[in-house]
Amino acid sequence: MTAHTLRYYERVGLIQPVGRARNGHRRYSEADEAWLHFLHCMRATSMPIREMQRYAELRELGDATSLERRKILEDHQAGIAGQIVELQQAHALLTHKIANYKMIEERIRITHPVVAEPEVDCELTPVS
Amino acid sequence: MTAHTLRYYERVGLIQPVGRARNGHRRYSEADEAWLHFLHCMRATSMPIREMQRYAELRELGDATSLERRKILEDHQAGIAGQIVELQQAHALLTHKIANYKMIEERIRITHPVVAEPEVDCELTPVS
DNA sequence: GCTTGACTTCGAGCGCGCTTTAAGTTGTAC
DNA sequence: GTACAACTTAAAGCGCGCTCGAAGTCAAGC
Repeated sequence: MTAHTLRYYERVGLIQPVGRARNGHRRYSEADEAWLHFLHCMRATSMPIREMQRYAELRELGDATSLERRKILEDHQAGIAGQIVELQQAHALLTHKIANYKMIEERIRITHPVVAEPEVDCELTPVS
Repeated sequence: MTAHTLRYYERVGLIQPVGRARNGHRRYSEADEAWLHFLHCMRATSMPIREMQRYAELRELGDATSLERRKILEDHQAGIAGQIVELQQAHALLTHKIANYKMIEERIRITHPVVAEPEVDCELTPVS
């Protein structure tokens, strides 16, 4: 996560204005880091920024929004489950295709065998 | 997959110019459909268009490109495996967070119980 | 004959999520 | 004191993958 990305997340309201050192530089607390880690996980699993904004907004409002926030997470979790299935299917498909390529390569290897080059001076110069 | 997307894929070389009916309309053969299905699977698992273009290009060149094509697929499969792990981790994280929200909601339910409204005319009107 | 609708081409437009640029301030090392 | 690096701001730019719009052609149905 680059500094630029952190600025961006702050700009769009994914993170609240964070603490500053005396010189004005940002100082991220452990709580900030935990929240950023969570954001990172959600992004890495394709949650749209908009949805993360909505979640962050509710989070600011406190426990009363628990239900709605839970719903967001449950929906996203269901999405993740679907993604996993798709990925597993693609993985299986690729296993098949890769096996097929290996067969093709084997066929080529048999049809056009690599003839050994005459290796006249082979082993005449010992490795020191 | 919309018609627009099919045109786009043809434009960028992911599919070869496809057969046409007498009126000029495209007719997709079963082979076309199989290829499109494959493209769809790769896209659904985040293979970039560029890489699909490279693969399609090699495919046009025939069996001699088998090795390189296999490498592309193997790399992508490895990427998929990584994605699956990330998704599973996020799924687990969400399970925890969701459980936590349920606890919070339970706490609220106990602290602010919903007082039963007086239900005076309850059951006086039988359901027909 | 005329409308409707599904296709055709080509080019422009767009939403997302950053990413880069430019210009300015501050603290540290030599 | 002065170079340098690391931060600051605000705004503009960009790559990706579509997505849409405009204008035209064709075939079928009323």
